Amino acid sequence: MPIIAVKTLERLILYRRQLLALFSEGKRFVFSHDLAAISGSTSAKVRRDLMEIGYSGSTVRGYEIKSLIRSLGDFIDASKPLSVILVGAGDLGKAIISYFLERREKLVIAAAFDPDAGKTDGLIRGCPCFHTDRMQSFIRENDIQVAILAVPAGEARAAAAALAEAGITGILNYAPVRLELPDTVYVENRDMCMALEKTAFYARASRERVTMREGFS
Amino acid sequence: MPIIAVKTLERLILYRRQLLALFSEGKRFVFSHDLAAISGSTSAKVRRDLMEIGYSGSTVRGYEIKSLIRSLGDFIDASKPLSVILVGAGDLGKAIISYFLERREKLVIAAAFDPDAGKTDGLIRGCPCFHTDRMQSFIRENDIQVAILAVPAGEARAAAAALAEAGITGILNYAPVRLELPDTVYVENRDMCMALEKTAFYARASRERVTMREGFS
DNA sequence: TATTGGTTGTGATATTTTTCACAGCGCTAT
DNA sequence: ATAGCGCTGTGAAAAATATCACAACCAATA
Repeated sequence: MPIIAVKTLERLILYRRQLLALFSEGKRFVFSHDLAAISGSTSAKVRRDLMEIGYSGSTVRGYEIKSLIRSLGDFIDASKPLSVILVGAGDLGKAIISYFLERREKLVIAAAFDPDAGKTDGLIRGCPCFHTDRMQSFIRENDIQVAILAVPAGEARAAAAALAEAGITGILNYAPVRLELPDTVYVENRDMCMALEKTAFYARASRERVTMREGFS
Repeated sequence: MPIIAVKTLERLILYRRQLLALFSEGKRFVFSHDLAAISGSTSAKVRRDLMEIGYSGSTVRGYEIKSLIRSLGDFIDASKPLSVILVGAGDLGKAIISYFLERREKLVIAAAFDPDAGKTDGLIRGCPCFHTDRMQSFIRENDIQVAILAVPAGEARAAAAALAEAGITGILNYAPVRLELPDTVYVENRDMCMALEKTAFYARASRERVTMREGFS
C-alpha cells in the first residue's frame, strides 16, 4: 500500500470524477491546467499529484483521459469491487442508499441494518435491510471491511464497537459523535453540524470581505 | 473577521461539542490533554488552537469549561442566531431537517425549497417547505446568507447559481458536483461518494497494516 | 532544418501546520 | 517558607504541503 498524503488522495478521487465527466462528453485528452480548473486545484498540484501515482502525460497533448482514469482506479480502488454495509435505515440511510444505487462505482452497498423491527427484513430503496442482530454474522460471512454509520448519536458508539468487533476496518461516520476505536479501524467523520457551522463561519467572513471591498470603492 | 486556519477552525468546533458534553456531565474544568484525548487531537494542538482565539487557562485547574464554551461561541458563531435554508427535500433533505431540529444551536433551518409540487407548501418534519420559485425572494426578504444544497447532481449547478444570484454567501453542498461560483460565495463540499472512496482506501490500508503485523509475529 | 509555442516533470523554495521542549506559574505539602 | 509537581503559553524546530520556475520535449510552422 502506497503512502500518500490525505489531501492528495482526496484530489485524486476528485480528478477521477471530473475525468469521467470529460470522457463522457467526448474529450480524450486534458491538460493539467484544465483539470485543475474543473477540480478547483492548480496545474502544479495536478502534476505533482499525478507524479505521486507515477502517471505521465505528453507535453503536447497533455494527459490521455482514458488511461489516466484507469491509473487512478488502480491506485484508488481495491482490485475487486468492494461491498459495504449501511448501519441505520432512517432518512439519512435511505438517502445514502438512493445515492449509491444510481452510481456504478466499484463500491456496492450489500445490505442495510436497522434495529427498528418495522423496517427490517425487507427492501429499502431496493437494498436488503435486516435486523441489527444479524449484522455481525453478515460482516463475518461476507468479509465486509467498510461500514457507513448513519444511526442517531445515542446509538453510534455501541454500533461502532460492534462493527469493530466483527472485523470492520473502515467506518464512514455520519453521527455527530467521536468514535473511540482501536487504531486498526479507520474512521472518517462526516458531521453535518460541523459542516454547517464551518460554512456559516466562512459565509460570514465572505460577506464581511465583500462589505469591506465596497467600503473602499 | 479573524484569519484562521481551516483545520484550526474545525478543531475549535469539535472542542466546543466535546466541552458541551463534558459540561452536561457535570465537569467544570478540563486539561488540554483531556480535551485532546476526547477530540482526537494532541495537547499541544489544543493549547495552540486556544491561543489562536486568545483564551487562557490556569496552570492548576486547566480550562474552565463554561467560559471556554462561551469564548469558542464568540469566535465561531455570528452574534445573532443564523437562519439557513435547505434546497431539496428528498431523503437527504429530510435527514438534514430532522438532524437540526434536535439540536438547539445558533443555526436554524428557516425553510426548505423543492421543485416537486407534491411536496411543496407544507411542512416536512416540522419545517415549512415551499416551491423553488419562491426561493430567491425568500432569501432576499429574510436576508439569508447560508444554504444547504441537497438536490440531485443534475440540478445542483442551476440551484447554486440561483442561490448566488440571490445573495447567498455560503453553500454547504451535498451534491457530487463541483460548483463554479464567484469567489464571494464560500462552498463547502460534502460528497458522500468521495467520503466512501476515501474510507475504503484507508480501510484497505488499515487491513494490510494489520495483516503485515501478523506476518511479523 | 531551424524556430516557435505551449506543455510536462521535477528540483528548489516558500508557506503552512504540527510538534518539541521548556520557562514560568500557582497550588500543595512538608 | 520553600520545594516539588504538573500544568499552560509559546518560541523554535521539524514536518508536511504547496508553489515557483525552468529544462526538456515535441509537434507545427516557416
